[in-house]
Amino acid sequence: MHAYRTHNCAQLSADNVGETVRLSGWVHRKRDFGGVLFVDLRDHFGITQIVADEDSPALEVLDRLRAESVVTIDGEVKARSADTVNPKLETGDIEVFARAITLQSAAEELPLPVADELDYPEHIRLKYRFLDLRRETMHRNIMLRSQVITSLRKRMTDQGFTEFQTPILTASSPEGARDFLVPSRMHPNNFYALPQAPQMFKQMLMVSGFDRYFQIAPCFRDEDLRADRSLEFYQLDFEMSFVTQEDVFQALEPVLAGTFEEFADGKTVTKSGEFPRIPYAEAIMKFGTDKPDLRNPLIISDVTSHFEKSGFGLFEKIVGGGGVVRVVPAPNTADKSRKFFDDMNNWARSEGFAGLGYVTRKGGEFGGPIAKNHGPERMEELYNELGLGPDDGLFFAAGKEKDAAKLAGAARTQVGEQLELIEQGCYKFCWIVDFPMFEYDEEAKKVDFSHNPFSMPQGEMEALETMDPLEIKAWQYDIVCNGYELSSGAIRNHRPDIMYKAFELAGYDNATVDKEFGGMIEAFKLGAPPHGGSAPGIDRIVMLLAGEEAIREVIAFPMNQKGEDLMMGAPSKATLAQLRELALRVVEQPQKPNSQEG
RNA sequence: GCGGGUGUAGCUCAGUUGGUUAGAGUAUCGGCCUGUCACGCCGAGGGUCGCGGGUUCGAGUCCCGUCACUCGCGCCA
Repeated sequence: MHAYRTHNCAQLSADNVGETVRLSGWVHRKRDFGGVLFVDLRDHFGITQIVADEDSPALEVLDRLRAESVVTIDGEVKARSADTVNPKLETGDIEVFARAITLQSAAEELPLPVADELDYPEHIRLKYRFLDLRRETMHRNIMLRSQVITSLRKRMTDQGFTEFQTPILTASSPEGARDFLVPSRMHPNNFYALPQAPQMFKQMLMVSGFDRYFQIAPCFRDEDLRADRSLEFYQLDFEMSFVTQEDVFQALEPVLAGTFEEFADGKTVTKSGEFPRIPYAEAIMKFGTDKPDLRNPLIISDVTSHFEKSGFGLFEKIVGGGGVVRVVPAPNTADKSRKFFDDMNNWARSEGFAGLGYVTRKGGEFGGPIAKNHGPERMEELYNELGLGPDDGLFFAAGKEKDAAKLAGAARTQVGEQLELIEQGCYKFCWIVDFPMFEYDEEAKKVDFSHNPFSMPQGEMEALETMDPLEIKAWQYDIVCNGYELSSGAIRNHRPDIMYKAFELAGYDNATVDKEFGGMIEAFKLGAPPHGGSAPGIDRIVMLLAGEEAIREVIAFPMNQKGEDLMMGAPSKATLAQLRELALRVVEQPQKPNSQEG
């Protein structure tokens, strides 16, 4: 007999009745009746009920064991009587009568209960992550992650992509985020950077002629964390040669749609080949963001022209000053109290906006200060143009175009949530396309790249030479699902002449470009295929599929919001010897006053 | 760097207009119980109410500061 088990804890059924078996696992729960004791024995696979009574020497041992102790049970499989069958348990038709027990590991009192699914504070969960991971939901999430990655990998391979590994210790790549630096012992005063993405390497693999690359790639960015953002994360990084933007879309859509369908658990998924393509400008206009949640049916409209002349002085003034007025409909809100509308305004203020105006409408009757001053006839006209009904309210976001769009976008989400308009049970994908190549940097008072300088401008050299830079679009695209940006991607600029020209428009001379990006330019001068790709975030994909709202819930050992690993105690101080070897000296930060644990 | 939320027993939480010795569930420890599956019943221990200061006859409660956790903004293409 195997030292630890003949079966796992999800395996035994009525077919095994009468067999002598050996099971190992954790004491999930105990139910002690004095003369008889039940133990739910749990392992990775499931739970099996163990029984011991006064005839069994195991009784006394089990009696004094705390939850989460690890034991090996020898016993025999018994059928449960009809009235004691547990239909909630996979193994609920049987139980194992314990004849002998081996204690493998006794557990002390737990800082975090395993046998329930309550919410516990983040720092407790992270400090005792190994306990947290034993819990059902977390265990399932991490398993899902593995299965999703396996599925993605297979789908990519099936499409002719080849998996590569690229360096972790590398030089800074041309991304916008702060790098993590790693000091070099052999080259004092020099540093490696951890990759923000394997951007340069995957492009070089295309220049090397490998045609289709992918990698489940770890990426590192030293920026502040969010619920959907960590210092380190994984991307399904891929790149393709001799492709147009459309080819990239057609390669990725079946991978994403297929993977989501496989794990959607009944939810509907946008069909491959049917992902809407929304130009960036249109997304900002209609959704107020470049990562729209298409489950929200509300659409923002521009009503600026209605307020060029208006009794509502504030908007007239904003429009006169070059601002815009955007509106978010609030359908069927005739029965909503004034509080509902005021709360929305308060919410907008709490988010740091100036305020959110509104018009109410009940049975065709307009209400609220904007409607009163603007006049019912003009409101009627506006409503007719927007196709709104007699019981629809309207929220107003006015100001400079960028600010108004942002407020309208936030309001669209808030109204959609408040009115419970967000469609549940679906994953809605879209591509955001036609990102602007350049934007005007208000601070620096100059034109600069708006996103990635290495994307190919639409219209290529001719566009750069003839168009207003701010009008030029890039072959650059994001893929968005339910309001989460899953990835950015682009058709890359593989032409040195176009690259120099693009940098020139952003105010960089050739010498600077050669100095900063000489390696890439050099490679492109020696025969580079047109190429492009993208890199959907694995953590966010799994988060969506697990129905979670933070990527920490789908990462086995995540950091807290301060970038600390509470289990391992990272980051931590280096020893003097380590520093000396690296030719480093630490500048002590001023001490904060002594703080107490919360 | 900034704004919001939270902080009371190991853990999850309640705690009224400021008023006696700060409670419950769970966990722990002890006792009882032979059919439970979130077992049940009886009992016990467990608290610097995050920390510091202030107002007050009196502060878990009000005020100021501070720390921790978290969500967001900035940042991150």
